[in-house]
Amino acid sequence: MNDVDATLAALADPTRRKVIDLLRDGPRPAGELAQAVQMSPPALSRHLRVLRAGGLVQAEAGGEDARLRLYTLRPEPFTALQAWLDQVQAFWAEQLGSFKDHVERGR
Amino acid sequence: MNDVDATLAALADPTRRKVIDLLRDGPRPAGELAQAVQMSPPALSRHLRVLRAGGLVQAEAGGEDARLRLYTLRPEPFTALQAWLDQVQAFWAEQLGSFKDHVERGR
DNA sequence: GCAATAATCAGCGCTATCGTTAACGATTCA
DNA sequence: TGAATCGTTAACGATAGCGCTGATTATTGC
Repeated sequence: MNDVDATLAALADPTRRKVIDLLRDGPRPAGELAQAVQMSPPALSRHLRVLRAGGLVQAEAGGEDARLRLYTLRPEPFTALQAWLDQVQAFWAEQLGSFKDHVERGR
Repeated sequence: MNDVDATLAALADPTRRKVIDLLRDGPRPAGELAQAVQMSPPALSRHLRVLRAGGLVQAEAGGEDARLRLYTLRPEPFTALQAWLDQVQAFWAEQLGSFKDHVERGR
């Protein structure tokens, strides 16, 4: 199981994907994320652990209040996934020469 | 659950991801795929059903032998996933102005 | 017609995952 | 010091997913 598998496994859950979308607006503490996805703090904590294990997010110690753990997005897994996607899409790039065939087959 | 969720759920399984990689070399019948991933035909048939439901592959009736079902990649889910990935990566694009902060935080 | 082949469907255990409540460190503030 | 808050870990029941064997449908070729 390579990196991309771990990334896709982490992104497979709708709750975790929603967390990713929430973090696009900036770092947030765990509790705020739990409230946003309507889930108990322990349940979300497990999801955050999966996201951390996959390297998709990281927790920073919030400077002002040491009880808060601010979660932030990490770029590496996403760029790796995009690289794999580019490889897959090369499949159709190769067929550009016989583009009509592909369109007909796609119907 | 929108399209991207179904796509990611389909790609979460390592076997299904391997099938995608195999199909990058061109269409193949179900039995050949089962042999390539060292799995019983019924087990792989279930995986192919998931991939079909997500629109990632489609089965064509092989012209010469109607018993064979040739599986082929479909582009739509992959482009949709890439669009979502681009949205996520816009998170770091916004931080280009304060690039030093991001690097320091990433350590 | 009849045996053989390709693929799927159906039913069965097994394991992993998910969400909840309860309990546990760590930190803040009166 | 002691109550309250934030986050995590632990343990439990419930659910869903995976792979197997056995049976079923469709097609091929004798």
